[in-house]
Amino acid sequence: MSVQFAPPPGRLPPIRTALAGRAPWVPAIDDGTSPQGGLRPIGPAIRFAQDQELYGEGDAAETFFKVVSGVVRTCKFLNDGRRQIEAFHVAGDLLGFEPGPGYSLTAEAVCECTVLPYRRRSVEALLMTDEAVSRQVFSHAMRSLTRAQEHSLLLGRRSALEKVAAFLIDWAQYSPDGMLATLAMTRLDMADYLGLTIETVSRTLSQLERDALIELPATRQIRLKDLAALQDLNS
Amino acid sequence: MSVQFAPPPGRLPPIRTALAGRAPWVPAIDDGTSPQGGLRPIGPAIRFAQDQELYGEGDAAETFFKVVSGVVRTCKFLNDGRRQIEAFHVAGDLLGFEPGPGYSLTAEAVCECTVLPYRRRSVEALLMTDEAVSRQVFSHAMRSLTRAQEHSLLLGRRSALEKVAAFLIDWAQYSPDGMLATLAMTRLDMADYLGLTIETVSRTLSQLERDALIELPATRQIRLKDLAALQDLNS
DNA sequence: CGATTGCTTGATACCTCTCAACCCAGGTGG
DNA sequence: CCACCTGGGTTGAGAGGTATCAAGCAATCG
Repeated sequence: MSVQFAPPPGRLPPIRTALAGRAPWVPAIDDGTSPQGGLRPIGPAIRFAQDQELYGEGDAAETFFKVVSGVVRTCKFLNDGRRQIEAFHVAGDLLGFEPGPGYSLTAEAVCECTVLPYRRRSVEALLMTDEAVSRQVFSHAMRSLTRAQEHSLLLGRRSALEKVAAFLIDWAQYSPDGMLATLAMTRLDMADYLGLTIETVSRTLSQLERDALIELPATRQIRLKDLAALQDLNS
Repeated sequence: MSVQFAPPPGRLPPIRTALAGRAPWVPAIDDGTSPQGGLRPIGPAIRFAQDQELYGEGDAAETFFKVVSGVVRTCKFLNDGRRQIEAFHVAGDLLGFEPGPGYSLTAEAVCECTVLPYRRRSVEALLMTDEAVSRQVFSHAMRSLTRAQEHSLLLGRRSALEKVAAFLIDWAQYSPDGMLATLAMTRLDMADYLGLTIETVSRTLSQLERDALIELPATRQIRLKDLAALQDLNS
């Protein structure tokens, strides 16, 4: 099992063995309407504790995963420890499917989560024979690409205010009314996803609250009071 | 032919009808070792003038392209005209293959260039039957994704100096000795790719020249004098 | 030639980062 | 029970990097 590879190059606190009962994130519904076709997991669901590593950049990419519950982040590091989170993955998302022999990203559990493991080679065999598998994996890759491009626009051309607003709208989508963002991640995760620092994220949230665009009933619960104004910030 | 859709939302100068003889970019060799399998272009190569649009974001994505010569940029725009270039495409690259019904990016010619058009629907049919096509298209998608993730790291976590250094190293790869970056694009294109302004790009290049890391024999020709130092900037 | 385009450089403003202090909640142990 | 510690978050002061605004230069084009 690809747990406990090389430790991440700094920044992250040591993995807690006694896991604090953090607000478990209520995941998107994995409706099961798009099963893996002829593809079967190679084992039962694996549980990861908060901040535990699923795999590290450069490790042999023989396994990929489907998130069952919780949230997983995929990220890259620079030598000096700077981190860029590429994406957060929720229930139903695939991660770890790679073009080359090694993982191009590191994957870590944002909160306690469970994932199903798949063997990459069996997929590659099925790609040509099983239409359902082919379609799903391909569509996954294309949607990841589209999301990555949106993310580049955000990172390269949006201000801190716009970045945070976009982030909140994204996560509020998972709530019934689309107006409550329930966050599984810390401010540091938010910052490293948005290309900011935690202080700027915190200040920006405070400013949005002062301007009555949002409410902060709890640090991980953010209510969108003025969705229109927030959307305006998204151009 | 999908030329002359909606004009880009500002920023770009009007398309020149009488094309100035700009330094044509010497493309990567399209070695032909990975032909399109059973896939055939739907027509002869199409020529685009500098700054001409191949397709616009949102247009029906019925055609995709393979670059034969020249350089194409794919980019996204915000309402106010801010632009983020997602990628530059050189000979051999595919672009315009999309997961949804519409293009998610705008594509424009960086310099005079030629591309081969393919019909998307015929690929989708071949995806399940033709292994060569399937492999190539899928590999294209995965490599695009990997590149987009590298780009996110650059946009989110690198300084202007690091961004420019990375850019120069990238483009110098196409020269015989990997030490001469011959650019097909303007400083504005560089800036919009790197998430900077033209002034910052220009100042950064000047600084690199002052520090003797590069030489600027011409504005579009940049010689890397100290590759090691430049690579150090890439973490 | 004058006009335009692409590029460079300077002065200044401003946004975000850095460094620091502080708060709060939760857990731990005396 | 309370003191203490830790981790996550907020806020402030100041610095710094990049953007903005403006001027000027060189090459090209009409």
